[in-house]
Amino acid sequence: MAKNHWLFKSEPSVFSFSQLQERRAKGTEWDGVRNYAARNNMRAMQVGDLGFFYHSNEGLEIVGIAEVCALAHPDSTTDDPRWECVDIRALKPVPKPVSLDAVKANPKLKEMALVRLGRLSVQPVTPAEWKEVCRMAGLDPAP
DNA sequence: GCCAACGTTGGC
DNA sequence: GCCAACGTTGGC
Repeated sequence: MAKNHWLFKSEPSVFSFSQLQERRAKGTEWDGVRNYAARNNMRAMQVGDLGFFYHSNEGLEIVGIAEVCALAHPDSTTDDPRWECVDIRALKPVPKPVSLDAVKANPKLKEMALVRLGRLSVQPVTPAEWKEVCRMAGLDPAP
């Protein structure tokens, strides 16, 4: 049962939402995260949890919704047992991408990790933030 | 390309 | 266990 919401950040020149969509059937290991806070967030994820997919560096906008399809497991890109990752797959693109500027301009979202903890690559999203960003993205009701 | 923010490392 | 140095991220 999906309970929590998240935000996954990726540079589109490295890995974009369209690439996530292309691999939808297989799912994609969200590997390479080397930050404890981000890892702890992934450990807390459940299969079926949903998250925003945000393009950093270029685009600077939330472009889609992703779904967790495997619980945290060892990161195959390292032998270091500290690092784990989940698998995600694309659920759907959003009708209207939500830019960082739009998030910053919305008083309801001023506490969002995307604004306050700019460098964290895997972030929790509160139910209220989820609902509000979905509304801005043209997804109403929120998935 | 620059720089601020911030997490990590390592000397003590 | 503190803290300075260093590296990385990511917005601009």
